[in-house]
Amino acid sequence: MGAQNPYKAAGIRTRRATMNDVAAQANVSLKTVSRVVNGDAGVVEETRLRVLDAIARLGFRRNDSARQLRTGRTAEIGLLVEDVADPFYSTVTRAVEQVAAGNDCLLFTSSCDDDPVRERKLALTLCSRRVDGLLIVTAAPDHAYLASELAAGLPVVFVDRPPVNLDADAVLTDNVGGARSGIRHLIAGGHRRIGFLGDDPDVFTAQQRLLGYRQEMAAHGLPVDESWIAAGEPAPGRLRHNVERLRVELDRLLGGPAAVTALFTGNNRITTQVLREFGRREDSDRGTLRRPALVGFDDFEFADLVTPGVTVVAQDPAGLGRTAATLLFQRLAGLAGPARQVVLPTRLIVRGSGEQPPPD
Amino acid sequence: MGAQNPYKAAGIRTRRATMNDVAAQANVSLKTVSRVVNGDAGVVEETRLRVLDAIARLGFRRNDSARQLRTGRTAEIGLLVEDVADPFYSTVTRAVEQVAAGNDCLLFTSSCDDDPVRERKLALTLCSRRVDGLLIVTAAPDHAYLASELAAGLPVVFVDRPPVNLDADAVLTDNVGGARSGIRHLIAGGHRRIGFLGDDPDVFTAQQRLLGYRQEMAAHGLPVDESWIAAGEPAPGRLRHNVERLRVELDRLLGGPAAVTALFTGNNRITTQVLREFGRREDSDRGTLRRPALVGFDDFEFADLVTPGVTVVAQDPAGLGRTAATLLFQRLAGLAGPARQVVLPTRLIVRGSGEQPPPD
DNA sequence: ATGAAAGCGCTAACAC
DNA sequence: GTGTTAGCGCTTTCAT
Repeated sequence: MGAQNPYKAAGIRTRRATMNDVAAQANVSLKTVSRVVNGDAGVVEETRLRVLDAIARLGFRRNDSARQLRTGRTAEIGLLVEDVADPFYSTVTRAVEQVAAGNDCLLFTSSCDDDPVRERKLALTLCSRRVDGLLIVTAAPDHAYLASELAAGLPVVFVDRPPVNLDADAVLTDNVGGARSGIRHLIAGGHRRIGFLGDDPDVFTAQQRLLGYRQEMAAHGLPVDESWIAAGEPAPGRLRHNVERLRVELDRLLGGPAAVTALFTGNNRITTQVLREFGRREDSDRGTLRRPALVGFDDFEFADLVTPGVTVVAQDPAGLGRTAATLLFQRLAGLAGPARQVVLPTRLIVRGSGEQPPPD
Repeated sequence: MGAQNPYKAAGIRTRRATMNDVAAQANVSLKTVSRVVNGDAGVVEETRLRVLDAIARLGFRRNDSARQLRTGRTAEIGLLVEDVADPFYSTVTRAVEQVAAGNDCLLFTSSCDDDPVRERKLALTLCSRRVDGLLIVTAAPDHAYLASELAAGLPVVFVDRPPVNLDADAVLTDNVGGARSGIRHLIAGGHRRIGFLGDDPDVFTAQQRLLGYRQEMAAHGLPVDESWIAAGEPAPGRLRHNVERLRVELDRLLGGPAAVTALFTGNNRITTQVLREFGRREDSDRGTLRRPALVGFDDFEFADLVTPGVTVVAQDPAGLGRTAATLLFQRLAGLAGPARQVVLPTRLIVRGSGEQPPPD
């Protein structure tokens, strides 16, 4: 508890003790220090204690940059997502973290905001850092730039969205099947006019979910009016980011004589924004508004807390992260062979909003 | 698009090109390659192009481990939180990420699950990695083990909870003031019997919020019956993690002749769990249950989507992360002087649940 | 404008 | 059980 300022001025970064310093202090060789630090066998207890004492006295801490340079392995992996603050991605991140920790690996995380340029820059920076592996929820339209890294032996696993122009592992959700199960549920409930509120098809998952919608409608011989589909536009026009735009589309789908009786929302952010809109309308309409049936893709923490509960096609973000990270470490452990594609199933969770029957 | 397997078998990690290889290929010296790679001035365009060409041909990528060893800086910082999957921490993380990115720094993130042993191990591992700085949401009861790192010049900033036995920067929320504002609001609404559902005082923030509750009650001359306080027990008994226990406490506070008319919940997980319990009871009681007034500490995404909306004392998790990270980079930029403590204000957000009047 | 030499702190390989 | 030597791939310093 000295009265010293704890924070040094610029550049006054004290030189840290090295193994050499410890060796001198303990009167042993550098190599013996290395053995003690790494817990290698073959050091007699007395020597070990002397070294440990010197380490404590000098405040020595092994410099992993040097170790990494020598061994070629960093015991670090990187994870790129769209936005860690999004519950979907934070859950993926947490699962990846856990697998990484189980393999004594540290994790770099970065949010790319669906910006391909940023994604590429970050991925390559991580390559320069010589991470042992890379996990990517990609927004880029092309991944050929990673080919040389893959060829150099870097395992890369794509999460939630597959790679383009690159032969690499991917762990995905069954987006088509999931969307179909949601639409099937609405059709079984008597709905024929079902609206789709999703993101632009630039986003792989959005495109797949829209495909599932079309497939299931077709499978039941139901025509689809293109006006029932609101898929937003790229980047700033994405419905999940653009509340104004979503409001306009919702008005369009629910208003007029061609109004839909049910809504399928393509991701958790659109679902919650739609709920917010419903709430707002009911406040002003004083209960005259009849909510359409609603099924959302992706579960969310409060889906059971609102009234009615929100029926969803649940994904398994933790499973996505866990599976992808596990595959990555299998690759690191030597698993050879062609790129794998793992597809995780979805699960329909019935809570009330999707069971609202059509009017009349 | 060769038919080659993209994933090599164990150990067949191709040797990567070094600056030396590039130098040979381009017929220049190692140093010139270094200049080109780092964008240093003083390389004639023609040479530069030759080097760039060699880099592309060899698939060279600078090895940052070597660079870090030489320069002593990693351009990496570490962040330790309780759980990235928790919206509060994922928001903190996102803010830190943004500041880090703005300073061309990568970010290590790790969840410690409020386990002091894990926290210490991770912090020291990050020190071995020679991160340029450390941000910690701590669960440890003592931080003296970081003293030597701080002394060696490593900037450490504590987030949300202050350090113990260590003189280091901290960025905190005004927990006492925030709790007081919430209690004051309930008192102004006519409540006298106000319950407190929080976590055990091992958690700094929980302890401070309980203190705020007591202070505000006292300031109004209101007696506090200790049976109104449910503060759980350490670790596995924490109300935010133990639904059973929370249910029992809630029954106790709301039942009997001494029932409270209002509830103050100490964090977002307790608040949402209480809402879930309310929902469950209303389902079985068929509307005979009268909800107590409710004010929660910490805002959450769906606080406005449930009915009634949840009145909260909002913290600013993004501000916490941003402020802490910014301070860290100021330290890195040479800001000297004594440890600072920054306290961020809270904001009461009125939404309905807290304005329910007491019965009769 | 370019290059040569030294060395960051560690581990690998091989003595003794 | 312990030590010696070499070198990982860069940047720094100083020549030319």
